[in-house]
Amino acid sequence: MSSLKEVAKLANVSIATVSRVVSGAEYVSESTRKTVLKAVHKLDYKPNKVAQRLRSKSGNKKLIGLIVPDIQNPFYVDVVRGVEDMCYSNNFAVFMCNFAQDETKERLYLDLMKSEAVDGLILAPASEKDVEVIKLVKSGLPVVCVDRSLKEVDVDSVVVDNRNGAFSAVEFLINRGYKKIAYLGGLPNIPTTIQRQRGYTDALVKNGFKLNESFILTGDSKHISGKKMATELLEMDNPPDALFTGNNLITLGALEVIHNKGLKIPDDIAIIGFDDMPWSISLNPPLTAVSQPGYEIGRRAAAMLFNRIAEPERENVQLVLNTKLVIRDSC
Amino acid sequence: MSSLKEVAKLANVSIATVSRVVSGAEYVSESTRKTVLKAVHKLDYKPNKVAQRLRSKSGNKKLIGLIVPDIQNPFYVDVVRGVEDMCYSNNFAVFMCNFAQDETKERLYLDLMKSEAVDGLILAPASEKDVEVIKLVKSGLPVVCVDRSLKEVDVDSVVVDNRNGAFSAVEFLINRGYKKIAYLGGLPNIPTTIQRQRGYTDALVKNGFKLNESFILTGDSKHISGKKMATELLEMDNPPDALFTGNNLITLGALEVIHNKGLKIPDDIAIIGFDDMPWSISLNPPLTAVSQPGYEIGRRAAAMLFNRIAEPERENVQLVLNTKLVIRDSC
DNA sequence: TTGAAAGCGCTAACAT
DNA sequence: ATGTTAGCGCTTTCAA
Repeated sequence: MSSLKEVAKLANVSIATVSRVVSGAEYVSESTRKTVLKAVHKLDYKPNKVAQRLRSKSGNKKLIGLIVPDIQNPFYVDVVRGVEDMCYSNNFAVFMCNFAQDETKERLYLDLMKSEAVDGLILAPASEKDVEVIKLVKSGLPVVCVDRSLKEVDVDSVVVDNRNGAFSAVEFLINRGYKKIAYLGGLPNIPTTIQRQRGYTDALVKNGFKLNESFILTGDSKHISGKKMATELLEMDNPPDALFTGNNLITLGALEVIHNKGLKIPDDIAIIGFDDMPWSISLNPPLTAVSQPGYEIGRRAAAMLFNRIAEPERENVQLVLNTKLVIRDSC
Repeated sequence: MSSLKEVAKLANVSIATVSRVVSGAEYVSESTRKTVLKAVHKLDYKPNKVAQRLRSKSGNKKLIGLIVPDIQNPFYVDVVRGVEDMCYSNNFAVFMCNFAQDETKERLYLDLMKSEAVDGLILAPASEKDVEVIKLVKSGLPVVCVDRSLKEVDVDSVVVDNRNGAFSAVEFLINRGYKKIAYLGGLPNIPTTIQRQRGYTDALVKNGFKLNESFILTGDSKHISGKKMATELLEMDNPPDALFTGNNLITLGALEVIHNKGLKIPDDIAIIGFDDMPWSISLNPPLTAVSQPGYEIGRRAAAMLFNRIAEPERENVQLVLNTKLVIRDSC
């Protein structure tokens, strides 16, 4: 890789002049501009971003970090795409990491981001009181939380109304006449799991059901744990007649168990999922689901982050988007 | 963020000594080690990777780039996870970008990677004669191609036997008695599309079929294009009785069209897909598919890259993994 | 065993 | 309009 120095030598000017030409700024005579550009072209010169980043103060690096809890979850993929598109059109680069719901990895990537000197960070904290993230926020680094927010500290965030989304799903089940509704939650300590469970119990209580503790399960937000929970539930002496699954991957896991057992949906067992998927209509049967605007969450989060990078002292904002119940044939 | 300088001041030593302690190397007396470590801890010092990267020569940066064609495609997600896991256990960080099958974006990210000074790159070239990638390889940067390889240049690669995978899928269809088999391909200029089409025509020819050009379609490897191609095919006067879909997303798009039209699989129309998915069993009906070892591809590619970084002059290797036909109920 | 100092490639303040 | 130079945070010779 060629450097400023080489270009300068070839063009017979100082490195400062080359820098000026390349950065497009300042007063450079047309003739030197041309000479320099020719040299730039000839050497296929690309500014070394690493050096640029080392030099420039924070806020000018045009690089943000994105820490994703689980890239296998299509919901986060939507978020990622939203962030990416927004960054792309604003000339920001994205340094992305996937911690696969593993807190140790999350910590590692957090450190990495700090030492990569990003301008800001978009992430879904492992828990509401994620110490590391709280430290980061307090340190003054621009941070936007997505999907899950933080307690005890003021921070920008873009989340969804999980409690209401869950509430409407469970109430829908109740209205359809299901009597024994189970909740298959994700990781017990993350806000989304808790809020969705809240929606679940609220709907049940409001409709005069009494809660059955053995119908409330939590796992680890992944496919395999959806399988485990569904198996446990379905093999009870008095099994549920409907499943409310806490996310995408759990839904898919539960579906797999149901199909393997040769059970009929919704006659033998009904199911409604949190998170819609592009192929929900192609599932057997087409899945009724609570749809989250993942792409929009990503776009908004990125916009919010740019905003804070530009204006570090502005008030924090918490954006709550709505979910939508998409009715198909699984309950 | 604290720097070496601050730690040095606090510990009353030179920055060189701190650097030595932190990097774990060299002869440092036990007593100074302790003092320094205390200071490091107190200031929560983390080495600035940007500075490290600027300083250290290539091969020591412990950072690789990963350029993914389409993160919405679950196959690539598997590859990503394989790469990540391998990197994680070898203390490499991954700088990941998704170009969403957009060549302009690909070029941008390629430039970005170059200027980010990564130790090496894992990528799926946009085409077999992707000029930019070829330039990169020739420049000496360690590169491993996944999923698709390069023509006219020697490069490390991990791919799958697309032609045979497609061949066995189509032959399976033929053996089941289907007579009018269509191919719904991805982007026409990428190697996988071409090789899978080759498998398709080979199987047909070998079994005495004559090719029907109007049954061979290509699109852009995405969900929407699967819908478009399926619609076109299904609305013909003399439509196919079986669909061989060129990838994941195309399969899902085709499935959506079939279901929207109220057609029965496999009676009205059969379908077999390239790429299996974790939830294939939960589709309606459970999908018969050609399964690629995505995770393994990722792991192998990362291993291969580390290898080349360590030994830049070793011979190139082309690894071809096998696909597996997973038989379910869609044909 | 430790420190001083050069230099990675760049930007920006200052000088010309 | 252009050049000189300091310095971002680090590693690594060389010297002490």
